[in-house]
Amino acid sequence: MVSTIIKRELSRQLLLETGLKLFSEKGYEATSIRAIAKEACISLGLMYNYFTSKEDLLREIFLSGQYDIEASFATEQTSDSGITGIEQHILNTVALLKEKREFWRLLHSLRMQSTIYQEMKSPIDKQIAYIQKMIERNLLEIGFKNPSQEALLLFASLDGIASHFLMDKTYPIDKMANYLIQKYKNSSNYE
Amino acid sequence: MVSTIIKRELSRQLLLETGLKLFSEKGYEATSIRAIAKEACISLGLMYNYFTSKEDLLREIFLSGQYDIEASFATEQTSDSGITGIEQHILNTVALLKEKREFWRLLHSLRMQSTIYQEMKSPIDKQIAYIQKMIERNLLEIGFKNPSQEALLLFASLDGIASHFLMDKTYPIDKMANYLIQKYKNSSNYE
DNA sequence: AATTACTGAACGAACGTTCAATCAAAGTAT
DNA sequence: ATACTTTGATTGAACGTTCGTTCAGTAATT
Repeated sequence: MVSTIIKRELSRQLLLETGLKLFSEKGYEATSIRAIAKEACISLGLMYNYFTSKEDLLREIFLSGQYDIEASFATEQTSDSGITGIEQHILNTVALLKEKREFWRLLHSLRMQSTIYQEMKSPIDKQIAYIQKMIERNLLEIGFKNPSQEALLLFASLDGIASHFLMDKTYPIDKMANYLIQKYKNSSNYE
Repeated sequence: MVSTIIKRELSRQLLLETGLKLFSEKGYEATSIRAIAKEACISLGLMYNYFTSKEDLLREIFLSGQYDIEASFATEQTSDSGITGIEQHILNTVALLKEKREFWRLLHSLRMQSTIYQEMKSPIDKQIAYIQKMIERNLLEIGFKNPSQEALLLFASLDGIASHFLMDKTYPIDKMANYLIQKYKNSSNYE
């Protein structure tokens, strides 16, 4: 009985991973249940034992990905080594982008279209607002005169860098991160 | 005979506009030919007199949009008023985003997914590389030490700002543009 | 023996696409 | 001007395919 529960969870995880992989590659609409079943080496109907529909699978993939990211951002401020909060945030963002590449690709490809994404939008928006506030606090700490405007800019810059990295694996994301960090180290003197 | 040609071109334009509208709203895959025909108040089959397939319609929409944008960026350097090339570029980008919002939404929603977009990618990449070079030249002019790296950052920042504006009409894009411009005016002294 | 995991044929709906038929407009002959 | 002809624009029923989803049946596990 116990191993059944474990096995069930394993099958569920396999479907979540395979779904994420194909959704992020080809897009949600262009990926069929048949393609997911084939990729995961299971039968066509099995998905419906774990998820009520294709949309439900997407929802659960989102939920699972969000949980990981939330956890990562939550522990961000704990580390109090010599580096600033901004530096920590930038490095953390880059690490997350690399680690959860498929999830971010899915997010970036879905967020522009209204119908499917709109119902999953609200928790993500909350998370974004939270990150925004965190950046603002960190910018205020290093003496920025206009932290809310600068936070908006930094957020957009990081988002743009993320987009380019998600579209092109060879994008020099580490160089960009270091360049950004350097900028904020230098600018802390005169802003 | 002449009016027939004009009529044909008008019908074609109507389909291009309606297709762009729906593709940018709901996404390419999620938009059916039937939906386009209904929105344009024409019959189901008429699209196939002007375009060979749904994909061909998308291709032509892209081509048409690209042409407009190319034209706008090409005339960018001509204006030699008191403002710098960077300022001109930022203002021009914002103006284009507002004017061709639907096209940019379509581009941003398609560029992450491989299959459909990949064949239209090459001309767009060329255009991006050209803009990148232009930014670099402008950055060099105002005395940046590392123009190619800075151009990569400015490009990402503008792309991020664009994404946020495309997702949210109330995004303060003008404020962001002015803030960016101010940054580059001030930083020209010590970079 | 009982419970759960899994299969894949089958279903209705929706899709992109085709095409014979209809309509509107322009050209030509009377 | 009027009638006939020709041409191209437009229609929507119909076709084959694929989609998401269901479910009776089979295999595996307890």
